[in-house]
Formats: sequence, structure tokens, C-alpha cells
Amino acid sequence: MKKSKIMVVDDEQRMRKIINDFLTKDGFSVVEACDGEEALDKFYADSDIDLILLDIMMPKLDGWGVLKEIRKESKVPIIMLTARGDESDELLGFNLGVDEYITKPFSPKILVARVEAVLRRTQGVGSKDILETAGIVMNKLTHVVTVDGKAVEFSYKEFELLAYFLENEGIALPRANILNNVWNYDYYGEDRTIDTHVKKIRSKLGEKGKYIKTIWGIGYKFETVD
Amino acid sequence: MKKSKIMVVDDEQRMRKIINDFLTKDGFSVVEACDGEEALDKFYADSDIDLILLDIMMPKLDGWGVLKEIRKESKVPIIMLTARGDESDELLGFNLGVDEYITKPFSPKILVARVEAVLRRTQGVGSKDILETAGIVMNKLTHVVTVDGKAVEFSYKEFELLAYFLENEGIALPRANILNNVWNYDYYGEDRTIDTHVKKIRSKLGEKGKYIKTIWGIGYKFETVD
DNA sequence: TTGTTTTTTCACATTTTTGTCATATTTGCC
DNA sequence: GGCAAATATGACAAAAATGTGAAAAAACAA
Repeated sequence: MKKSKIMVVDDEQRMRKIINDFLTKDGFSVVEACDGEEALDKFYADSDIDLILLDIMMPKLDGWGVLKEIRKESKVPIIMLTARGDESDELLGFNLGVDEYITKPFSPKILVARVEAVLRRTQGVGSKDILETAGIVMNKLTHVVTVDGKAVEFSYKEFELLAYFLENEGIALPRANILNNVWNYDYYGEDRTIDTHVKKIRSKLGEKGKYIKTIWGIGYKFETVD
Repeated sequence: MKKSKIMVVDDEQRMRKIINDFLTKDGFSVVEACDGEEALDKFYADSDIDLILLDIMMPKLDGWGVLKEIRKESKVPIIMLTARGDESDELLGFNLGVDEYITKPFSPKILVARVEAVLRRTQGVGSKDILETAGIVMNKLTHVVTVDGKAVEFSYKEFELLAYFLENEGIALPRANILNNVWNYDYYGEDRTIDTHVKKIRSKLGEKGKYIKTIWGIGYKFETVD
């Protein structure tokens, strides 16, 4: 597998050096930027950056600004470097598409582990055949679903629908989209049939059925929070 | 991606020609206006102008005047063409909603780069999915709203209405416009129902509810000043 | 074919949202 | 201040969307 290229954005030269050393030692290639504007320039100039480590506090354009700019046109994984214990920041960030946080100060081990975890999550192999969230494991090849390790039977349509939910975790899915993606394009029935399937899936998922949220006036959303 | 249409407003015929040539060569389509009044006319007549390049010094109605007029009802990106080194101008402009400055004289490269950067910023992917102002973050994809990091529930209509406000931040929205944009065209109820929804949104926004200003005799305006 | 399973429809209960209305309050204007 | 018009608010009713169980229809297998 080709080495991943990582951009490190931090205004402190010392911090950049430390991170660069850790990552280089671990086989990554590294690009540095010392402020937000430089980060954007380099990101746009260099199209094969696989992940960005982004400090929040920076002159000119801070980490949030960079994040927002980049998220307008790229889903490149971004890890924010944040000062200890600012939790409101974290909430804001997840909404804006932050993949992970690392709290300063951090150990080399943590840094490398997080970077690798995020890369695995975002560009992992086989991620199309096996879906996994919150104890629900769907194997698209064998068509087997387990919930907390116990096998549960799903009919064809139920399986397709649940897979569609998991593939779009966290996204509010309008009924029309669900029909277009899970049913054939030549289906002209009621969209209420979705409700019936959702009912069955929820009951088969047992306790975890609540993760299929109803979005009133829109459709459904799979989300593993209570 | 469809070519963007750009309006060039400058009283010097030579300058218009130069800019027009640069932009056309780069694949944009160009509309010219030779003074402020013509600019307004053409802008209102032609609804699909994507960006305006606006000279400040002009007869009849100068750049600031045009800017202010347009900003009353549109957020179309505007780049001001300014003489070298007038920094007080720049401050004024950003307050009035200028997206970018280009200092004369400029190179073709700068011109095209700035235009493209602004377009990327304003019409990039995802820029439609996340709205953010003053600690209010609306994610259209997940249908989640957070206020200062805390999730707040909004019903379908409330969500649509708040999104419409944020998309038109700073612009006074007549009730009729709100109905046309947020309600279906086949809605024939009272327009006072907007008031009721505004009431609910304000209360859900808590402290920040005051940012939805009442424009007496017209409608409402979302504005993050006290 | 017959019997079984899956998918869809339907009717009714339930929940949530949306719109209306009456009343209170505010605003602009004389 | 006082008046008229516009807006704010709370309560409530109407409307719309969803949940649910059962039955009909369709697909499938033997």
C-alpha cells in the first residue's frame, strides 16, 4: 500500500517538527503549513493529500476557518489538534465534519494510532462488503446479519433497506431517496411501504431498533445516539 | 460544471475589455455594465449572474451604492476593484458584504484566481449543506441544528424557515417572499402563520432568538447584531 | 397446482405538526 | 399622550404524518 501523505498545519515550528518526525518515522510522507492560508494554498496545489492534522489556534486563518473552507469541496479526513478540555469545540467540529480530535499534549503513540485509525476508517479495504455499527454487523456477501453477535434473519428487502441506512449513517434520508435507492426505479407503489419495512426492521433489531430515527416530514435516519 | 456568468462593472471601456478578455478566455461568460445604474438594471433583469466585479469609482452611482442596493436583496458574490492601498475602504466593504478585493493594477492570473476562489467558496459542494452563523449550525444533510454546540430540535417547517433566514442573512425578507420560498406555491393560508413559526424558532434559539429581527410593515430579517 | 414466504396495501390509532384565532403588546404617527 | 395598524403570544383545533396490525397481493418453491 502506498504511503499516505499527511499535511501538518500548526503555527509552532517546534510542534510541526515533532509531529513530522513521528509520522515520517512511521512511514508517512509529510507536508507542513504554518498557518491557515498556507494550508489552503498547499491543499489546493497538492491534490493527493490523504489526511490533514489541523491546529485550531493559528494566526491569519484559524483551524475552524480552514476546516470550513476545505469541507466546501473535499471530504479529506481531518484531525483537529485541540487544547485540553474544550468540549463545546468538539461538538461544533463534528457538525462541520471533523473526523477525530487529538488533545494536546499527546504521545507519539496516540498520534500515530489516531491517524492510522482514521485512514483505515476512511479508505479501508472491503469496507463495501461488511457494514458495522453499534454491534450490528451486515455481511453483504453472505447476507448474514448479526446483532451483538447473534444472527438475525432479514428478508431481501429488509436487508437492502437496513444496508442503505447503515451506508448513510447520520444522514436524514427522505422517503423519495429511499425508494430510488432501495426499490427499483420502476416501482410505483406507495411510499408508506417503507414504514412497514422500518417497523419490521426495528422490531428485529430489538433494543437497537431505536437507532432508526423518524425525521418528521422527511423520512428516516440511522443514528447511534439516544 | 456549468460556466459561471460574471458581470463586470467599470466606467472605463478599456478596463472592461481587458477583464472581459481574461474571463472569456478562461471559460466564463461575461456581462458588461458601464455605470452603477446600468449594473443594477442588468442585475435585476438577468437572474443568473453568479458574481459581480465592481469598480468603486464610477459616475452616477458608485460601487458602494451598487453594493448596498444589491445587498438589500441578494447575496451574490461581489469582488471590488479598488485603487492601490486604500485600506479604510476595505474595512468598510467587508462590513457591507464584499467577498474579495482586487487592487488595480492586477495581473490576469490574480483576477482569475480570485474569481475562482470566491466562486469555489460560495458555490462549492457542501456549502449548501452546512449553514453557520453566530454559533448556530444547521446541517441540512443530517437535519441537525446546534446552538452553541447544543442540539436543538426543529420541526420540518421550522427547519426550512430558519434555513431560509440563514441563507439570506442580513436581507430583509417580505412575508410574501418567505411564503413563496418556504411554503409550497399552493399554500393559500394567512401569512400571519409565519409569525407563529418565528415565535417558536425564536424561543428555541433562546438568547440568539433576537437575531431574527422584525421589519415593521415588511417581514423579518436575520442579522447577528444587537 | 398448492403451500409458504415476502411484499404491499389498507384501515385505524396515535402522535406531531401546522394553522387559526382571540387577546395582549408594540410600533409608527398625529 | 392617544389612536390605528402591525406584530407577539398562548391556546386550541385542524391537518398531516407516522405506527401498527391484519389482510390482500405477489413472488417463490416444491
